[in-house]
Amino acid sequence: MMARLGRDFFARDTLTVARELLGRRLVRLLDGERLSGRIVEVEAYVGEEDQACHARSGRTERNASMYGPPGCAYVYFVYGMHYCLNVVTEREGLPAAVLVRALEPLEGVEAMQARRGGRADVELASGPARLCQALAIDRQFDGADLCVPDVDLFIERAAGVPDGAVVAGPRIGVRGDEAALVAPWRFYVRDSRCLSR
DNA sequence: GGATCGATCGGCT
DNA sequence: GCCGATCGATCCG
Repeated sequence: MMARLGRDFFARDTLTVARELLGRRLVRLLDGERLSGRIVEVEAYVGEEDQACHARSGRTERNASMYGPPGCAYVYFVYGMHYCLNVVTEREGLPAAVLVRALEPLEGVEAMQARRGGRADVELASGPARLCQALAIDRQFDGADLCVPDVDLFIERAAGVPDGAVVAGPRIGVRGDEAALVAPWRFYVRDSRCLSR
């Protein structure tokens, strides 16, 4: 069986973790079945100085998980209907995380389709809220530790993506100051069919 | 206590 | 391309 990524992987510089998460496999155990996908798009959010980061106004109940230990999930609710999944990075006390924005479905495609209104596989997880719907990720996972064996959500070691296939660009849908708007902190796999937007 | 708006999505023009 | 859905967190008074 493949190895669940450990805390050491996440306890590093957020941009490094974001870049290296490309190609890894996000796995959700649901009703005895594996639902999984290859991570093809992510974004980094780093610290209270990052005006696009949810921690820009300091610690609140909503964003508390971002201040927690690396390797834990930060799941938030937006637009009154959607959930998005982040993985916390760096050291405890520093609010930073990587938003998982898109997956290429690998296992449990039928189960994902059932949760996504029967859509084609390219539309199952090609967006941060879509992948949460496909993998049944909601606030129950906010603060969950993805590095311990009994949690039904984790990231597995898998082949990485060569530098030549990685594109970096500005983050999607963010507001904030000029620095936040232009920071090339979105990373995605060039030519993937499952990117967001 | 009330107003505003969001790290989105899907349907419609 | 644009707009409505839908609600909780945050901010202002």
